[in-house]
Amino acid sequence: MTVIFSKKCELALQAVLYLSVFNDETYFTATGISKRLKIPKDFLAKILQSLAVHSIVISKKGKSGGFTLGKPLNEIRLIDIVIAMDGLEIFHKCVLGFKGCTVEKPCPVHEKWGKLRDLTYKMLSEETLLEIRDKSIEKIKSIHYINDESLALTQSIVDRRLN
Amino acid sequence: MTVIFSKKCELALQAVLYLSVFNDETYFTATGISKRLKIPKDFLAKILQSLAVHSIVISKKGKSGGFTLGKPLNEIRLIDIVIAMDGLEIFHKCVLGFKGCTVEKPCPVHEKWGKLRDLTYKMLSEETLLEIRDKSIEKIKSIHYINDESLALTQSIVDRRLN
DNA sequence: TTAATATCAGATTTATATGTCTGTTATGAA
DNA sequence: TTCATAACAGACATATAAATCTGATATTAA
Repeated sequence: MTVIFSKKCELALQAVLYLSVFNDETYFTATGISKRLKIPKDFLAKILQSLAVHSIVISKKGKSGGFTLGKPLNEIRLIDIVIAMDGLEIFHKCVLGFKGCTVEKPCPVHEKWGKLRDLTYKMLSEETLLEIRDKSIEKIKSIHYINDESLALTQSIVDRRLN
Repeated sequence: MTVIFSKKCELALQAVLYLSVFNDETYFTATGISKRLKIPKDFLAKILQSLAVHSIVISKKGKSGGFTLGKPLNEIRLIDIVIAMDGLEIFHKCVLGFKGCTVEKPCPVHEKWGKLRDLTYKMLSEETLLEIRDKSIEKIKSIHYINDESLALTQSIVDRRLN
């Protein structure tokens, strides 16, 4: 079980954070990203496609193709990825699952969860990829590549940029 | 999709809140509870069985059997139900899904989510069913029975207690 | 121009969560 | 004692999410 986001959303967030580390027009392949993040390649490919539809990333077909961020770092927030993948449901639904949970007919934790939910939204929306970039770099650096001859060159380029 | 808890957990919380409203040794049937809460009977039956295993409710077989709370109201907290149904995973796992998310290798929202996660835990554990009982009563009252001849008597008894 | 490469589109499979069904067992009321 | 009732146990079915596969299309380096 995931914490609050779907697996799809979690991996989308990871992939976008990965791209934010480089912040240039280089196109990174689904395969390369999946190896670095150690996540299923085909699943990630679908997710990146979906992110492309939402203009969060830009895709390029063919040789030397791949994915790159669709906007400047300061124009992408984590909440944008969450909304694209999971929608806004989790910010509207009752945490206890009651159907008609409103201010008039509140559940026993309506108010308390309301505050926590708003703080969660704030956490995801008050900063852009630019402000959290240093933290993203450190995190991505801490994830070691799966060793792979064919990616050796790419890896060295990536590592050089990361260090 | 649910907010943070599984459907099983949501329905368990609702059922326990329902029982907390009456706070006596009356045994309520799975069928009766499901009609009041408008949730699938057989699924709820399974959930109540599971709650019985965890001593959160007590079950009684046969005629005039059913389920009642296993402890006094002031000894049951919402977190007890959550742990019984979903475990503690959501309070330990990285909200972005990163595998090794620790203080040493934190994800970009590690600290912020840590605070929100702790506040969520606090919300579920600092009060017992006794303290939230008034709110529970109001909420259960706001849910109308599915009309059913065979439950008319039971319903009137319940409503009398609720009013 | 050709070959290699990478996304794209959609179908398919697998895993997990959710929900249902059936026969059995225990209980209490008539 | 008999009968109706309700939980119980485990199998079964369905829905959704997660993951994989295949052929088509676009791109570019050689």
